[in-house]
Order: sequence, then structure tokens, then C-alpha cells
Amino acid sequence: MKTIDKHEKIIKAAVKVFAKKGFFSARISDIAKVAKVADGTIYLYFNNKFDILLSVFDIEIGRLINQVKELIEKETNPCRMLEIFALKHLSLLKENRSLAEIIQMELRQNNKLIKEYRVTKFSEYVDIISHVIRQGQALNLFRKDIQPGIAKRAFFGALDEMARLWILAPKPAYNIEETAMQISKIFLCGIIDKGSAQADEKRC
Amino acid sequence: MKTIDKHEKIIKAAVKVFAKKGFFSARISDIAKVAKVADGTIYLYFNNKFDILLSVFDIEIGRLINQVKELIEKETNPCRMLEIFALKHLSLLKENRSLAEIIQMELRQNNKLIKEYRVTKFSEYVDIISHVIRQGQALNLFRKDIQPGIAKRAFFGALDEMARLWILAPKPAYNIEETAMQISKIFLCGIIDKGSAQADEKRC
Amino acid sequence: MKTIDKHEKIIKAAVKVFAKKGFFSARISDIAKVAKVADGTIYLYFNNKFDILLSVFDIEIGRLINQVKELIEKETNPCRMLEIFALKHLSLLKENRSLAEIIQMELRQNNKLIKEYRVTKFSEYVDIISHVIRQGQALNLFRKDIQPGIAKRAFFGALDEMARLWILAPKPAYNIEETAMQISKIFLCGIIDKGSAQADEKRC
Amino acid sequence: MKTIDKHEKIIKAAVKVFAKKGFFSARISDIAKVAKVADGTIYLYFNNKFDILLSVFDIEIGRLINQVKELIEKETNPCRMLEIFALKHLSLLKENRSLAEIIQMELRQNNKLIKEYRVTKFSEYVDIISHVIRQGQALNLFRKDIQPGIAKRAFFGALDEMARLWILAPKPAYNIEETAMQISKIFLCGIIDKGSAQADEKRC
DNA sequence: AATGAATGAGCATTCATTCAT
DNA sequence: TATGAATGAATGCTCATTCAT
Repeated sequence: MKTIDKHEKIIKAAVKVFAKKGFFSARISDIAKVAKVADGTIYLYFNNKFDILLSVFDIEIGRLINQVKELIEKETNPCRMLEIFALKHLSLLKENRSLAEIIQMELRQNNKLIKEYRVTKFSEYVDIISHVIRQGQALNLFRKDIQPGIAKRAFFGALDEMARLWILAPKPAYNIEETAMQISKIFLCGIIDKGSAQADEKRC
Repeated sequence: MKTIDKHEKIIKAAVKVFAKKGFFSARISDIAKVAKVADGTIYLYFNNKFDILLSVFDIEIGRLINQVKELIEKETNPCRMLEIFALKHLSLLKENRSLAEIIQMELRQNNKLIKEYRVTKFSEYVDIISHVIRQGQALNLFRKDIQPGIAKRAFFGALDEMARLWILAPKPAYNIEETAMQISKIFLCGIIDKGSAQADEKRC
Repeated sequence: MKTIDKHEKIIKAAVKVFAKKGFFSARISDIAKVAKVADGTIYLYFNNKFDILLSVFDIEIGRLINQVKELIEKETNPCRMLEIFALKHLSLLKENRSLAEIIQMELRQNNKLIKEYRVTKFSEYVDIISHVIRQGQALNLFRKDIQPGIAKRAFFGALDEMARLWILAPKPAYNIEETAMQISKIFLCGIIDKGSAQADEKRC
Repeated sequence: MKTIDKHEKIIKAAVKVFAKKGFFSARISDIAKVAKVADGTIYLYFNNKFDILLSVFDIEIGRLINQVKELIEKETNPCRMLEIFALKHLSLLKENRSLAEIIQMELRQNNKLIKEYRVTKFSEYVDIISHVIRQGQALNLFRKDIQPGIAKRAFFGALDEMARLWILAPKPAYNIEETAMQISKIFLCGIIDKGSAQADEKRC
């Protein structure tokens, strides 16, 4: 119990501190202080500072993946699945602002390990989207000329950019449901007004 | 001339070094070496390390903004404008991989100054998109229920995520034109197959 | 019995670890691991790390002293006594390479306690030599102009330097008996060739 | 001039600090303080702490070697050469007590680099002795059954042990000239009283 | 303006020692 | 007695910044 306790406490503290200061500016003693643990204790559970960051991903992003996956698996309609992904991704990050900040910041560090790690672990999450898109195409719901590999990134990138906005501006101008719906709509239906004569005329 | 020369040389060197190592891991002496300048000389042109980073944005992103703006202003059709934005954004970052890496990495640093700066400077670039969207809506080309503030982020985020892919995987699976077109298409038309009976049936 | 057992086990382990890594580089946990004992247990038997080192000397060097003394006491001829000392010193250290390394390394630490300790304990061993020399002088076997205090150090130093050689070069170029005899001979007879006309001529 | 100055100052300071505290207990900041230099400055001249120690050997022992060699080369009689070696070795270490302490202490560290270094550099010094012995043997001055490799160690070890005594007991009981002569005599003539009937009788 | 040697604050990590169990 | 998790003081080294030249 104790071991799990300390490990967890340190992870939680690291999430907070990394979010607040960023990986490079965070000091081990900051994490230790927040975790109410001695500096040296951290090294009983982690090999080094970077190892803490990787563990944060393992644990916290793993948790994110599981929650989103679980919800999506209950659904059969690919359109709904994407809507749920958008809504859940945004709301979970909203609830866990620290994690959102870490994903924003640290996932982009130009670090070999992060790069490799990201390929391995984080892509599992984003690949949920491309699986859904392929299902939609198989059901003749989605256009076949859309490449799932590009579309998944477009969808995830759109959501990610919104998350970034929230980090920059703590008081969001848009609520989660609306944002998730707008992005899903843009993605699913596009922004062209098909009922409009002008659009047709201009061959948009 | 010489002063301008040095300032420019240092900026160029900083772009390379920041891109290769990231801001925190980059050393002033690295930049000085690449710029073929003494360490101390850098402090004749910049206040501190972070000031170099801000200047990189000022100069290099300013250049990016100008190039994209110029092309878009020649166009009147909002649909084409977005296509051009996508194509140009991706191809310019492709040509200037170092800048692309810096945007990816450093723009997400959880740093007060960067945050403030980003609001001020970088948003000017992204706002090109929302202006275009508003133009499209005014022309009855784009649906009025799309919020330009969300849509601009969705569009930029989609492009940005593709740029990120290229940084992580130097050998891209997708070419620029195709990627730009796919993203524009998704954004403009959505991914639902409107001609399909299934899509209609499932009220997707 | 058990307590003695543990104490002994720790000492034995410490000899190995100190020999392998040196006092400063040896970790308490290394010793604990080799002794198959918990780290904390060591502190039930020793006050601190340095105390272990002193105990190693007490026990292991004490053992060395006893063995050499015992053999020498059986002998009456001072010349033979020195030969035996040389042979036994070298062969015992050869058998116990770890102890040899510790004597080499740790006995020279510039540490007040070691210094004091050395005077107290180790000199008892070296004094065997001066006692023998005085016996030889009393029996008119050895020259009276030789100062026992210097001679004992010369003899011990010579042996010690050979031991050092073995530690540095695990595969010795010289065997023990030969080495012991050579050193005894040099010490007892010198290296000048008294039968040679040249030596006489040069008043060497 | 400045560079040489600082390098020299740091070496000198390191000799003092290493002598006083020993390598492991010496702190870089101690050396910096004694050298009247900032901590970081040390790293402009040395790669790391151990590199300082090696440099101390290079410079200071190199100096010792040169001085002893120079004197010996003026001499042709191998007996005198050994006497001079003994006298000079002891008196130079006497003058430079810090260096003497470092040789005593650090030369015996069980450290791979030191071991290798010692073979390379320090043996050059000790080999002076074996060269002299071979010369003596070639001139029929010294007995041919003495192995120079063992004899050199015996001679050096004897001197070294005396140096050690001085380090342990700052107030020496024996003066340098007397000590050097005694060791040379023991080495050259042995301690057996050849004029004595007893010695002959006991086949010593 | 330009240099680059010098500075010294700052921090990750180690490990002897303690103490609750 | 015995354990080993927890502690936290201690330190080698880095590197942004300064400043005498």
C-alpha cells in the first residue's frame, strides 16, 4: 500500500509541478515538496527526472486513453463516436488542466526519447480516430477519398488547438459541448453551405 | 550594415540551434559558434537567452505571416484562400524545418512571456483564417452557424498537427499538396458521404 | 553465536567491497548485500562506515600479525626470521588479495583516525622486524651501525612495494619464494659484489 | 601568461587541498578558494576533479623526475647514483610535503585510471633505479644474481616507507642525510656483519 | 563594437544514517 | 534483533551573464 501510495503521490505532484513550470524549469525539490516527500525518496521510485515525465505519460495519458476508449466502444455509429471523442477529450483535459498543459508542452519537446515514446504510446490514443474513420468508410458512411491517416491528424489537431487555447486563456470564450459539436460538425459536414446558391455558383 | 548583419546572423544561428536542441538544451555558446561570433557579442544585440527566442519569432514568423498574407490577398474566393493558406503554411514550414520545429516546441512552453507574446504576435497569423471565414459567411458561401473563432483553430490545429508529424517522422508518408487539399476538403466539405443512402439513413 | 556470526559476515563482506572499490567508493548497501544483511543491520554492529574500516584492520591485520609472529617465534636465527617474515608476509597477502589491497589503499588515507590507528595497531606488526634486528645486533650477527628503526622500514617498505606490484599487475612476473629471497638477500648481504676487484677499486 | 598563471595556481592549490583532505574529501570549492578563483574557472582548465589529480601528477611528479634525473646523470658511479637518488628523493619530498602526501595517498587508490597512469608515468621514475642497477651489474660492481626488477622495488619501497613515516609523524626522528645513507648502505652492503665470526658461523 | 575568460548561482543525484515496524 | 523505506545534507559540474581588454 505504501509503495503504491508514494509512487502515486509523486506522480500527482509531478503533474502539478511540470504543468506549472514546465519540465526544464521544474526542480526535483519542488516535486518532493508538493508530494510531501524527501528529495531522495523520489529516486526510490524513479530513475531520474526524465523518468518521472515518462511515468506521468504512462499513468495519466494511459488513464485518458482508457476512459475515452471505454465510452467509444459502447457506440456503434461512427459519427457519434467522433462526437464522443471530441467531447470526452476536451472535457477530460478540462478537468485535468495540469495534464492538458503537460501534453501541450512536453509532448513537443525535441527530445529523442519523447519522440520515440510518443510514437509508441500517444499514437495509440490518436489512432482511435483513424479506426473510427475506417469503420465509417466500411459502412459507406464516410467518403472513401478521405485518407484516414490525414483525417485523424486533422481531427486531433483541431481538438488539440482548442485545448491549447484554454491553457493560454484560462477563462474560455466557448463551452465544451459547443466546441466539441462545432469541431465534429466541421469535420463531418464541412463549413460550406450546400443549400446556398452562391456556394454552388462559385464551385467552392 | 555590419550591425544588421550580426543581428541577422545570430537569429539565423539561433533558429538552427533551438530547432536542434530545444530552447532549454541550447547553449548560448552553441549559438555563438554557429553565428561565428563571440559569446559576449550576443549580449550586444539581445538582452538574454529568452529575448533571442522572442526575436526568432518576431523575425521568422513575421516573415511567414507576410508571405502567406501576400498570396491570400491576391485571391477573392474564400474557399481558395483557405486552400492557399493550407498549402502555403505547410510548404513554407517544409522548406524551413528549423522554424517548424521551433513553432512546435517552443510555442508550447509554459512560460508567461511566451503566452503573452503568443497572444500578441502569433494570433495575428491564425487570425488570417477567421477573417477569411467571416468573408465567406458574408458572401453566403459558408454556413453561418460555424463560429469563426472555433473554426480558425480547428483549421490551424489540423495543419499544425500535420507539421508535427513531419517533424517526428522526417520521411513524410504524404506529400504537401495532397495533405493541404485533404485538410481543406475535410474542412470545407466534411467527411460525410452525402450521396450515400446509408449516411442519410443513419442521420449522421 | 548469531551475533558473532553477523559481525564476522559484515567484516568479511567489507574486506571484499573495500578491496574492490576502495573505502570512499564502497557503499554501505554493497557491504550489506555481500553480507546478506539489511543496510540497517550494519549499524547494530558498527557505529559508522569508518568504524567498519577500523574493525577490518583490527580483525584481519590482527590475524596477519598472529600468523607471522607464531612462525617467527619458532625460529632462533635472526637471518632466518627475516627470511620467514618476508616469505610469510608476501604469501599471506597473496592468499588474501583483498586484504592486501586494503592495506595498500586505505592505510595511506590522509585521515587523522587512520594515522593514529596506524601508529597504535599496524606498527606492532612492523615492529616485529626491528625486534629481530636488535636480536641480530645483540648476537653480533648484524652490523651495529644499522639503525633498527630505519632498517625495519626499509625492509617492510621493500616487501610492501612488491605487494603493490601484485595488486597493480594481477599476473606477477616473480614468484613469492624468489621475491622473498631476493629481498632478504639484498637486505642481509646488499647488492655489492664484494668478491669483485672493481667494487673494491671504486670503494663502493 | 594569464592562462598559464591560472592553470598553475589551480594545480598548486589542488596539491595543497588534496594533501590536506585527500582526493575524495577535497571539494572543488576548496581548491577554488585556495586558488582564489571561481569554482567554474577550474573547469576551464580541467575536465573534471579526477583530471586535476592526474595533472598534479603530470606536473609535480614530472618535476620530481626531472630534478632527480638531472643530478644522477652527472654521476658515473652507480653506488653514488643510488645514494644520490635516495638523498634527493627524500629531500625533495621533505621540501614538498603536500606532494609527498599525495603520492602516499592517491597513488594507491584502487582506481583503474590511476593504475594505468601509474604504470605509464610513475614507473618512469622508479625505473631510474633499475637502470642504475643494470649499469652496476655491467661494470661488475653489483652482484649478477640480483634481479633489477625486484631490487628497484625494494629500494624504492624502502625510501617510500620512510617518506610515509614523515607524513604520519611530522617531527621526524631521523634526518634526511642519515636516512638516505642508511638505506643506501643497507641496500648496497646489507646488514650482515661480514667481519664477524658469528655471522659466518651461522651461515647467514 | 567585439572578445572570450571569468564568474558563481543553481540543481540533479547519491548515499550514510535513522527509525517505525 | 532485524529490516529497508525514508531521509536530506552534501557536491561536482553547467552555463547564462558580465566585464576588462
